[in-house]
Amino acid sequence: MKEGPDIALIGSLIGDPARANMLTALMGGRALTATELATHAGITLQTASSHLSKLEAGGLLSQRKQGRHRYYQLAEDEVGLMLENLMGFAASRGMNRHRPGPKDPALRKARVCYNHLAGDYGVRMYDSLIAEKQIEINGDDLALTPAGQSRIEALGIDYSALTKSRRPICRTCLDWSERRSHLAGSLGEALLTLFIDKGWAKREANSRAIRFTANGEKAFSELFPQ
Amino acid sequence: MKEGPDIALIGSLIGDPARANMLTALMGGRALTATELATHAGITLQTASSHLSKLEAGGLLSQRKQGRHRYYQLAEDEVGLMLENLMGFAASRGMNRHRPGPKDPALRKARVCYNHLAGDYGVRMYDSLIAEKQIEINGDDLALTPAGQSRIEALGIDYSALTKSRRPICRTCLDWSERRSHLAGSLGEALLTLFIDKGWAKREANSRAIRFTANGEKAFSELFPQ
DNA sequence: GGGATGCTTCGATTACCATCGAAGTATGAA
DNA sequence: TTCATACTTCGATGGTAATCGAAGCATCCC
Repeated sequence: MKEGPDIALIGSLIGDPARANMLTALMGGRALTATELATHAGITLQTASSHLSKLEAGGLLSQRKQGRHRYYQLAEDEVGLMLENLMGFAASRGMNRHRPGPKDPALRKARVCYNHLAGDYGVRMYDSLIAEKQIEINGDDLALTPAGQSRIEALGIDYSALTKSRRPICRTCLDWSERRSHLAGSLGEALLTLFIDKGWAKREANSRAIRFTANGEKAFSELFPQ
Repeated sequence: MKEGPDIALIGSLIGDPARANMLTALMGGRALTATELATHAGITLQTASSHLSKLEAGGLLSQRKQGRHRYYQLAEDEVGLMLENLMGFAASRGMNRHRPGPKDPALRKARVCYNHLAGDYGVRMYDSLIAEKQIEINGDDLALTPAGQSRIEALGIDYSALTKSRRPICRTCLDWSERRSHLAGSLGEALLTLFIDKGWAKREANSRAIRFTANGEKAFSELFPQ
């Protein structure tokens, strides 16, 4: 009768539209204040505060106090992966909140998935890394090959810093628009940071969308050939 | 602000305890009648009926009329995968509805995941199939190798019947207790059916648990060596 | 046909929870 | 200290949805 883990609890946390909007906003990867999240959800600050403490109690969000602000973010990588997964399922059922709008193609092309690159570009990068044997699949785990390691170090990513964290370096995440895997984990995060630092890509203001510059497009295609 | 698919809708569907109990019960793989599902959820038939039509409208369940009974089951493999995934997330957050009971070890050892084998045995089978190169990973897809094909035909599984369906033959599913992949898809289903038809394993009455016989244990170890 | 079983629909009730106004706490600035 | 900003807590309200009794269909059996 009552077997296994309690999916009703998470379900009810995500099931409220205001909370779902907040979580979606946080999938953009930026830590947001309570007030910002309230506007995203279209509710007052009091209501938002109540929702946020529920999400935090449920382990979906974590909080960081900074002066008189409280910055909220997804508690862990797993939360982002789970949400992207749910979005994929929802999309496959045609559960869309709007008819595909002008922003939609941009999202499908490239977007932030919590802290790494997703969309067409995310999948292309993943496929290219696999094809060039810079990452490889061992059962459930994804690992950086020696070739891949020297490659990312050449790009200026500090490999030893990645190994210090307890988080997995490589990890797959199921892309909701492409229905295929892309790269998550600390390397996925480092690569997106790199693109932005180099000025190849920019995050859009209130959106998950990522816009590549002309230079960025070129560099990306060279780095990750089809 | 309102980007991407509507996760709140699925969330709210799963978020009700009665509905979550029904879905969990249907993860046992058997099609159940409305009355049976009502008892599983601990509610009256009227209430259950209302929940069931919501779940059906949401695309999570499908219905089959047989005489005066209505048999409900998960609409598609994807629904089962999504639920198992959510359970994994819930379990990792310690969201359990009960302190680990006597049934719990049995579930972790071997259980039905909608229509295929899960738990320790499910993962062992998957690992063995990979290690012996009978299935292989190509990017996101799992494929049966020629060796694997003749192997399952030797076991008495009708390979051509598997290819006729539009469903993928091989597919990975994330195991909530082991936190690793096991085999889903039409082959996963066929293998579990085979175990039961041969009398190697039995489904328990009102549970997802699967009990292997002494013969079954032996046959399983020989077929899928560590 | 008559009766029983399985399920749905209707209607009324209840309980929960999202919502917001108002007041309270904390941090920062002046 | 005083004022402003950011947020939480309290309390009251309202709306939604879960719940169940009763009645209505549908199917099967005799």
